Amino acid sequence: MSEDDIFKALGDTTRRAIFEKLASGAMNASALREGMAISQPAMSQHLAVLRGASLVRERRQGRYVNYEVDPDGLARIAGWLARYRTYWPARIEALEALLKDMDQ
Amino acid sequence: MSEDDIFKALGDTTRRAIFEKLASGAMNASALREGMAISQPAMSQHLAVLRGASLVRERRQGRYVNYEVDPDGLARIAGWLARYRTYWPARIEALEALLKDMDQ
DNA sequence: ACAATAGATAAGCATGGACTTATGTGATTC
DNA sequence: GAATCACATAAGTCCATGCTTATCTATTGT
Repeated sequence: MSEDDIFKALGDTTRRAIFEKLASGAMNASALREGMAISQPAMSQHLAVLRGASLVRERRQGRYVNYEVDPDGLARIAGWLARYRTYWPARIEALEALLKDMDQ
Repeated sequence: MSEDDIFKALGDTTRRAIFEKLASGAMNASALREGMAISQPAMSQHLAVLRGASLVRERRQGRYVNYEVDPDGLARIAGWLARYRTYWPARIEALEALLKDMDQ
C-alpha cells in the first residue's frame, strides 16, 4: 500500500464506481456486478487493485467474499491532502463545516 | 479537469514530487528540474498533465513560465474524500485537529 | 460423490502512458 | 537581427494496464 497504489487505483472510473457502491454498504463481488456492465474476471481484478491500495478489504463468508471500504486508504489520502492545507481554499473549509453540521 | 484526470495525475511518483516541490513555493520549470533527474521535455509533459488536472497553474513571465499550486484540484480531491466521511477513522479527525492547532 | 456456484488466476491482446531524441516557438541579449 | 535561452510539441519506443476467454479452486447443496 503506497500513495502510488492508491492514486493509481482511483485513477480508473470503473474502480471509483465500485468503491462508491461499496461505500453505500458492504457486499460481495456478484452483488457489486449488478447493473454494472462488467465481466466477472474484470470485477475480480479491479477488487484486487483496490485491495492492494487498502481502499477495500475482504471478508470470506463461506463461498461468498464480502467486500467493504477500508478506512486505511482513505486515511492515507487525507494525510496526503493535509500536507497541502496551506493551499486549501476557503470553500473547502466551508465544506468541512457543512459536513460537520450534517453529522450531528 | 475530472476526477479521472486528477487521480491519474497523482498516480505518478515523479508528478507528486513535482507537485510537492511547487507546494513549497512557486517556481519555473527549470528551477523545478534542479536536483530531479528528469529531462526538460519530460518535465514539460508532466507539468502539462498537472495543469490538465487543475493541480497546477502557470503564469507567463517573459520567457519564463512560473508554476504554482492550483487549489482547484486539491479542492476537488477534498470534495471526493468528503463523500466518504462516514469511513474516516478517528485518526483522521485527530490529524485534522492537530493541523488546526498548528495553524494558529 | 457430483453438480453448481462464487470467485481467483492465467494468458493473450490492444490501448495508454512515460520516456526518449529532434525540432518548433516565443522572448531576451548582444 | 542573430544567437541564445526557456519551454512546448512531435514522433517513436517500451512497459504498464484493462480487457477478453479459458481454466482453476473452494464452498455449498443434493
